[in-house]
Amino acid sequence: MIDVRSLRNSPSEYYSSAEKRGFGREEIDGFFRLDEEWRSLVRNLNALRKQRNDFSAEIGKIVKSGGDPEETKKKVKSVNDEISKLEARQKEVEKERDQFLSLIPNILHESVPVASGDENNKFVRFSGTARVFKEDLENFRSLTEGNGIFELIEKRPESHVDVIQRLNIADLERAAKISGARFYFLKNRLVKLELALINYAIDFLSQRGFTAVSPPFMMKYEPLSRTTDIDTFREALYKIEDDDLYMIATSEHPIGAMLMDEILDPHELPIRVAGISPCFRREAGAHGKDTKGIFRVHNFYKVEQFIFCRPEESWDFHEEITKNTEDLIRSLEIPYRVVNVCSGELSRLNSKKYDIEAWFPSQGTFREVASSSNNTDYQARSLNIRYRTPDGNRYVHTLNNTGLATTRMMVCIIENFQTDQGTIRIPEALIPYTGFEEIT
RNA sequence: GCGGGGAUGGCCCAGUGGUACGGCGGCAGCCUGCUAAGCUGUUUCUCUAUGAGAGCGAGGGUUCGAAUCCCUCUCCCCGCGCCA
Repeated sequence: MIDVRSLRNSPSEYYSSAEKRGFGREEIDGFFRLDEEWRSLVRNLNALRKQRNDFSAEIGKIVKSGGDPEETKKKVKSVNDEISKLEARQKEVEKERDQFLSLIPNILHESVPVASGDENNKFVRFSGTARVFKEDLENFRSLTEGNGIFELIEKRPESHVDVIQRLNIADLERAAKISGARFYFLKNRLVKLELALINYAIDFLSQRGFTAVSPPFMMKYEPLSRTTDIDTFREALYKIEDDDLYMIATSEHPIGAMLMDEILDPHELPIRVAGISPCFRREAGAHGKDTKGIFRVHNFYKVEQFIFCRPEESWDFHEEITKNTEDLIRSLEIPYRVVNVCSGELSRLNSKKYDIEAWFPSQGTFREVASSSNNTDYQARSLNIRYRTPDGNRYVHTLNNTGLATTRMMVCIIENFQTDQGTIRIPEALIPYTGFEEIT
């Protein structure tokens, strides 16, 4: 949620931010239309309530001195009738106004490229050595703006869909039989690889000052709606039928909401949390995309970075959490690029977002494996998470970035580390966690 | 699931129908060489605001007037039941 006062003081800043994202003017226009009426209702109500309070006090005195308060009571009654009418109207107007308010997006950071469509995300940097099939070279060069380091390969690596079947490390058909598309049974060494990745990522982030937290896997509507936006509800979330509960789509949500309505001691900040949880996603907006394999699935595990910090530090922390994931991916020997996501592809919450995209040699392209967002005070305001300062309580800034999402990283490993024998090599850093060096 | 107890400002706590007491902490000021102590004020949200209003877990109700009485709900604690 944005700051109402700031919106009233400088509407043009918000109009401009919305426009760059491809939003219309209707949310902000709607807000102002209703806010004006709301403020006028508040003024009138306050005056009427004062009348009632004064009359009531008078009645108290009359009763004490043994007089007859009936006349004054009648006056209060008529004031009260007026008050309830205005109150009903105020409630209505306020609800409608706040609906508009909740749709107004965060202010963009100045460095966000103004465009729409993922193809217009701005290339930031590349790291690693990509194995590139010759037919993909042109695409690779263009996606890395000539900065990509690569090794040409003669044949396109096998897709992970084929590999998992050949090596008998996942069963998608039977998962489809019992749960539908985009579900999977993992088997044998792929199960251990998943656990190894989780443990590796937790250790990696713990060493960088993050506290590991395993949150509830379901959340109530109210805290969840204060953590994310309506689009996420529509597209990502599973609802539990008989309870007011939603399956979490990411531990960002319970971790963020964990501190809602709290006032933090400034000495506690920054708070770095590594959330570890399964993530449940409907993938409602993804029909037809990545329909095979385990690249895009309805549940997976994710180790997530989340930071609560002082506002003046958040842009530094945004770079820090981005670097953390880059270092982690690099330690797994995976080539990747970082892009600055353009204005039209950001969520309402994001002031700025980097995507980290790994190279998938069989697909011949980069695909998103992590998403690093600075939500500034937008999320903290609706969650009401503040910290004490000498000048009063201020909202913290919140940031989040994927540390590691298991299914995507497994696909990444399967597609990047195929050997000539058709086995999968385990990256060096992971071997202490898997206990084996390849999947055969 | 059943029974009992509870939720009051940043924190602690008083308050059985008359408009929220007090303490701690924070901040500002005063004061005595310094410090400590002490004294005074302040402390949440809303309203174009020298003034007002709201706010006692949430939402309803009774009343001229509700932290206080009634109803529904949420969460916490204790006991019982059930349970991996």
